[in-house]
Amino acid sequence: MPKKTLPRGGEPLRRRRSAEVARKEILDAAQRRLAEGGPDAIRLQDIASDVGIAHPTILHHFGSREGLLRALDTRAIRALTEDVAAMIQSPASAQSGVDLVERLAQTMDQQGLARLIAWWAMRDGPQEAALDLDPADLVREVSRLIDERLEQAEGFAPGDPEQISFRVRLAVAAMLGDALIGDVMSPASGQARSDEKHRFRHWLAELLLEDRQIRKEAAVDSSASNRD
Amino acid sequence: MPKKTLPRGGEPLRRRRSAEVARKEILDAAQRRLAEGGPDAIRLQDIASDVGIAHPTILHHFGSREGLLRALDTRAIRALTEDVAAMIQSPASAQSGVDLVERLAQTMDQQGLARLIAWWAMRDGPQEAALDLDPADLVREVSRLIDERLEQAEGFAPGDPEQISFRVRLAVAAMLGDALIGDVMSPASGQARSDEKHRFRHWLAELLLEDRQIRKEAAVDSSASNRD
DNA sequence: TTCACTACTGACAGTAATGTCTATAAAAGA
DNA sequence: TCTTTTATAGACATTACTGTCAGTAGTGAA
Repeated sequence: MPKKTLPRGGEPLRRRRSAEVARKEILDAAQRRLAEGGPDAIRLQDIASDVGIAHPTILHHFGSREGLLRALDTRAIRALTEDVAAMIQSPASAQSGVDLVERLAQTMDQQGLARLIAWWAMRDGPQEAALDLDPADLVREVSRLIDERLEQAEGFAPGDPEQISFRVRLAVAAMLGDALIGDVMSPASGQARSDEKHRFRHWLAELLLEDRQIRKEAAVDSSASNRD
Repeated sequence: MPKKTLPRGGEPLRRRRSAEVARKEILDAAQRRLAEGGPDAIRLQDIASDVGIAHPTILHHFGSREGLLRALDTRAIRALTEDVAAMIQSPASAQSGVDLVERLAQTMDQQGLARLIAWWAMRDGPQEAALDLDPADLVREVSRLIDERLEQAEGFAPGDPEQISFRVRLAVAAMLGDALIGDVMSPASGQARSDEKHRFRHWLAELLLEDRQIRKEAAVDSSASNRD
């Protein structure tokens, strides 16, 4: 009974992924667990069984449970930042405003990002560097995008950067909060609740474009919106 | 050496609280732990040592760790609902609008309510009845307050309840989200960050009052605001 | 004073999760 | 084909937390 015989006709005894694929599958499973079952559901053994591996394999790829969580948080913050960048860069027309709030909202609650980010924020207090990147770098990048945007659209007064950054901050905070407790706050249920959710997002998008400053910019932008 | 002799001159060997006081002290300590150290910091032994008791005492009062968390969540939801009720009932003047957003914001991040509510929302998925009260009851109550409010202020069209409920929903979601990640999103630091935070809240309060409907109501209300 | 009640405690049991160690098997390169 | 590399797994060690139990000590009532 030779040990090293390859299993000729059958499947291989183990599926061997590339490190990159393995990491992604593990992160996806962990995020799914978090979204569906809450923080206590992130257990190495459960995640491992979801992926179809043994739990030491997770430790092999991420070093420790903490390492897995760091990677998870990092990915989430990156995804959120991409949405924010898109919000800032897109033309401020009514249609795109609605689309962007919708995009942000769907990122938040479809992929379970809201729970992940909330969880990260909760655990951030004690451990300073709970992330594989420096959030300050991302914030700086976003600020740069805002400045860039302001240079394109003329007619802004010196205090105006906050006109944009506050809108971004509100959109992100509101969609994060709404993804967490919006369903509970809604008196409706079932399909009516879903409809109300979308009306709420639509209403918010319009509210964010309602101010004079941005309207002025929108006019400028629509006349020169052949970029991106 | 008689066992049952009272310790004449010294302090009693144990401090004995009423059940009510004991529960409150335990809940306070647990909430502090959650606010400062994140979810993993809610351990019976740690909380017990904060209060100055042994951990089985917590189990005596709350039955189980789950019971403690339920009580914690229940108290948080109640506090939040009180703020919301105040928002709806107060006159919609510019000043009170700012005050109310501030109140909501401070409830959220001073007492660590934001983290508590976020944590509750995360764990709510799996266990249906994770609370000692039915959130739907509170939502109904809030809806009733909104209707009451609308009857007082004339000039609303049929679709207008959402004019108020969306504002409430936005204020709550935004202050929850901002309490969680506002600091991270701010490019400033130190005192400048704190200033920006307050400007943001002020800006939001004004935005919430900017629409015509509410302005109209505010006029009605300011002429008859001798109640409450 | 005596009694009943119950808030409270120390010691222990049981459980479960992370992390370690050693070995194996699937690729890739020589 | 042989070698190297590393993704993977089984078994085990360790640790730590919740929950139980039997008994102790304050407190108010009889």
